Amino acid sequence: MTAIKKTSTIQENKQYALAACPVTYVMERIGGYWKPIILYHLSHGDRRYSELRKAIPAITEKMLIQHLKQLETDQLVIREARPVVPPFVTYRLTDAGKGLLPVIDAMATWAMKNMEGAFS
Amino acid sequence: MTAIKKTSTIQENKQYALAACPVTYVMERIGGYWKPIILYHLSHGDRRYSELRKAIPAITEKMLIQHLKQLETDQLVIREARPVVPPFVTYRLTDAGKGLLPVIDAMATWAMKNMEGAFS
DNA sequence: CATGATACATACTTTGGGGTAAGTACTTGT
DNA sequence: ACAAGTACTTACCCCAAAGTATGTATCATG
Repeated sequence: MTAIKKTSTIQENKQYALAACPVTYVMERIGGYWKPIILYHLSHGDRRYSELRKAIPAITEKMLIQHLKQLETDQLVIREARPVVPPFVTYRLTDAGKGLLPVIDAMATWAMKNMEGAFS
Repeated sequence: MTAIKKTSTIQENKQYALAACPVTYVMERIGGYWKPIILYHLSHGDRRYSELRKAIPAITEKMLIQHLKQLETDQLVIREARPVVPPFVTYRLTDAGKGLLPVIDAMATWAMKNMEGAFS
């Protein structure tokens, strides 16, 4: 069959989408199953790691930290660790993170309307 | 420790997220790399299949139809096929589909601000 | 001295979304 | 007769995201 692939189209597409589409830009940051949920829980104020775990029982610890780290490097949350004996770490939204809440609200509003059949 | 797994956590999580989180509900419909882009192109009016293909050169035909079909079954677009000799098929947004445009706008607005460093 | 709590880390496996490549049906143009 | 255009369909493959399971450091408490 002799492969003809020149370069990775996947990466090309990613670049294309990122450059051309702000929606993709947002998706890259809050896409995935857990990020919006985490953001939602942080919207009410700062939370400890263990509080988040209890608030979102279905998430695994690996996913929780992984996403928290990504949100941190994306400048959407701030991690604050106090150097105490049993670790005490809190997470809270940055201004950019808070700026996403209207987006989430808009989505929630549409979802409610749609689920109620407002459009059908 | 003797495993404790009861049933497929993946499906449970999906159910949990869908029930508890309207954002996930939205993501299920407009998530993925291409759906928002397709929606964007349809926001300006109805488009033929081949017009969409030309407007989004990076997408493959398989992805384009696959997503169009999904959008159709999700009641976000309407497919109209005229029974003519060279096929003539147009797609356009439903009211629910149009209802998503504010969401996309909110995302775009945030993305612009964030990319310009308005939050840093 | 071993258990529990806290906040992680990490090796391994699975799954499904997305990509590649090729084929179909029907008709017009040359 | 055969290529070209339209709107798909299908078989196959790959990789990254998500999940499973287990380990780590520190100290308090029974």
